[in-house]
Amino acid sequence: MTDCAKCKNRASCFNELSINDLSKVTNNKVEINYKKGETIIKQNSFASHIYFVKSGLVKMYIENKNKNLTLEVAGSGSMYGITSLNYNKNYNFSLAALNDVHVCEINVEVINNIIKNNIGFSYDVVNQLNTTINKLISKVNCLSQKQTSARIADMLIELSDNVYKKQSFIMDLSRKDLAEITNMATENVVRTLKDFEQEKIIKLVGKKISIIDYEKLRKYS
Amino acid sequence: MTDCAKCKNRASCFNELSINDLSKVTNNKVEINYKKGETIIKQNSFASHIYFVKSGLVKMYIENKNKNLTLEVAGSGSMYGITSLNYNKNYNFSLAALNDVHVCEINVEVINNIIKNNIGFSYDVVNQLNTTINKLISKVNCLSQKQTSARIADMLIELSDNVYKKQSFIMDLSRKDLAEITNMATENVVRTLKDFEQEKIIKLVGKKISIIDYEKLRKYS
DNA sequence: CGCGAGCTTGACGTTGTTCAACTAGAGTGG
DNA sequence: CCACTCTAGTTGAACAACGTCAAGCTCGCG
Repeated sequence: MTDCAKCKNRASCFNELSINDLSKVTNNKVEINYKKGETIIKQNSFASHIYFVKSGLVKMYIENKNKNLTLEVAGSGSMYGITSLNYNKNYNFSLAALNDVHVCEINVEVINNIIKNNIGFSYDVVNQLNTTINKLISKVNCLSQKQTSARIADMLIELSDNVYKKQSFIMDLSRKDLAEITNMATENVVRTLKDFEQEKIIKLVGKKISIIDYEKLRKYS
Repeated sequence: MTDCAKCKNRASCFNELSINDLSKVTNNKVEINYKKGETIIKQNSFASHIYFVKSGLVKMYIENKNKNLTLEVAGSGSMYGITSLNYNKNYNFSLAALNDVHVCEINVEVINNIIKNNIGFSYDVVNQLNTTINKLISKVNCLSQKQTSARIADMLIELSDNVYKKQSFIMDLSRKDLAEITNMATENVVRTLKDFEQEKIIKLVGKKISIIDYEKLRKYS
């Protein structure tokens, strides 16, 4: 188990903590490895821990009867569970591993106690929550206002800019995953990607997507 | 101008402030009345103030080329602008008055300073932001997963339970406003409301809506 | 080499938008 | 007090976007 005081890829809020607080965290956490496809947080389960992704890629999604909706795909440094702190006692989303993922799970009461007492930590959390809110606002606007091709374009830009941070990337996501991100039928994801390929905007080779014409993608978006 | 220390309908976070901090707020705020239809916050404008609704009803919405999307309708006690604090320097939404509205506008730097230094205030803000996030998650799920009749049902329940807090209420919202809340064409709002009326779920008399069969509404939702 | 899950393609159906026309009601000026 | 106008609300029909269904394909893996 890593000592939080020495952790190199901890979330920014932990930089605000004293050695004392950090050791409290160290003593109240577990580190767990999840394999691709495994569920990390199950929607509606009791909110007992806060989760920090140390490595790997996760998707945060809402489960519905017919269809899931993916709200976010994120990697190292992302944090989950704070939003369930005082809202109700249960997570209102699920979290799953898209590839092999390493996660720190910290007892919710310990974190709650720190937020209540450490102003630096608390201020950092406010800023993180604000970012989450603003992303959600973009998301709801994107899904409800844009048509399918624009949503695919948005997603490709997001994956390229913020998830894989490369123009060309091998996805850990299936076509169905892409459909759950863009709120489309899987078949239409395929069709739209094909269209983009024919317009020479992207190049598809199996799970690898290369963005060729970034500008055209922005236009669609 | 009201002294914040004596204000009866201030947001909960202000209960955490010292007399000293409260007088700082009092000295850095303005109180403004807006008439029905007036814009309070304009999307993309410089984020210079935090807004507290003391009375009246407001809608928070996103402006798009073709269509606006209303994210929230809220009354007394609601607070806007915190989310723009450190995200970027501009509001990414608009706020407008649905009837006559009384608002406190507090300088953003003053609030930022308080959040940075007052742990009680900061903790309260964290909880408020969590609530906002969870509402947004419901919203995005509702808009993207449910069909029109369910969205109308959801909206009616929301208006009845949380906005007007009555089974029967005279709306300050036009059919177009309802369309922007549910992300529908105005025509379809009219049709769906008519359908509900024929099924004896609601009663319509001009701007007055009465919910007759709450259970059926929940079923649709 | 064969199996199966995920991917792809085309045809078709449904939902909800758009358009155009009409109605009702509120405000205005002669 | 009545025509006039303007806006919000309403209705029906045509249309488009997207989802659904069914079938075939591909590739990795045993």
